[in-house]
Amino acid sequence: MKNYDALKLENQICFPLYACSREIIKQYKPFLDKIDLTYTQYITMMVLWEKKSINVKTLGQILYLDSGTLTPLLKKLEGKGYIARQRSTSDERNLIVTVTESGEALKESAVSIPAEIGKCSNLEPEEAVQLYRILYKMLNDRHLEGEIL
Amino acid sequence: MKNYDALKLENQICFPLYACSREIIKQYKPFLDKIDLTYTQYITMMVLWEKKSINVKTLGQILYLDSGTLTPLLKKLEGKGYIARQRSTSDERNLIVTVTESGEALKESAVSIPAEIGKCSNLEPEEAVQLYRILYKMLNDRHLEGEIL
DNA sequence: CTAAATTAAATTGTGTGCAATTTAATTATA
DNA sequence: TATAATTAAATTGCACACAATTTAATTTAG
Repeated sequence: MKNYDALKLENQICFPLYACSREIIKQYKPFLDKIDLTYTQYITMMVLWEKKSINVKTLGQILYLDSGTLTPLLKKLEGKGYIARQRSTSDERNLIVTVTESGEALKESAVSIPAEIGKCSNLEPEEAVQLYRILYKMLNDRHLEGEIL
Repeated sequence: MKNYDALKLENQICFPLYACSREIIKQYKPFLDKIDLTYTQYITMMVLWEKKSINVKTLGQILYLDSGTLTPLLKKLEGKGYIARQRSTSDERNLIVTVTESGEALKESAVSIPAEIGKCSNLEPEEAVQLYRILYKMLNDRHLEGEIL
């Protein structure tokens, strides 16, 4: 009788990653609803609050998202007035995204969210550190694949 | 000058979880394409290979998915011939999902996938163990919320 | 210098994910 | 026991994700 244990859900590492990611994003929802952002829009604004100005390609590299996801999302954020979209004059292939004043003001409403979410977590500080380190190790492994380095 | 560091992407724990989950699911794609399954269909089949028969509600509790996601997905798996869907005779509110012979045969084509994916990971065994433990701790915390226990 | 190759966004189409509502079946209660 | 409450799926509507293709701008090569 062949052994199929490798196919059991409980033996997967990807499944809890996938489930956990979605469960935590759900925890954000009540807080993000108050400022009318989805989770993906929220992390997009995070990058913009930090960078002020960025093109779609670079934004996509940071968020691990492509234009198929970002183009409609950025149009929505533009519709809400939080960002502006304009083509680069030096290279019109590039779309430059910038934060508006209204988008900058939104940061004030968002600043308390990380602490609120932190309260919901029962992870020990060292567990959070371990988790963070391991996740970025996996992400970087994938980033570097096929590169010269 | 107020401190907004908590809003930096690099200070989030949810973001690498979200990004990592999607990146690893992408690694599955070439293998899952060969057996014509999406990742969500794949983990659904995993549960069915183990349980043989299950109703939608229980399946949803295991996978952290609701009927809004599962109903169309299960119809697709039924269309591919891997599962059968039928109402319970004892309680017609319940839909019972069972694996077909074809679905059982698919397990043979899938059994090598976990090892193939494992090859792509550069995690040390103890890191994988830590990651697994922390993720399930977070998942269980959420599962138990608001329960008597 | 110009055609080919490359690049960046946008578009298209499919498949989730999930909140909210609806439908149908069952259970609890007045 | 008729009705109200509850439960399980299905449905609806919106927002991602992402592969594949298209469009337009820029670079590269011959």
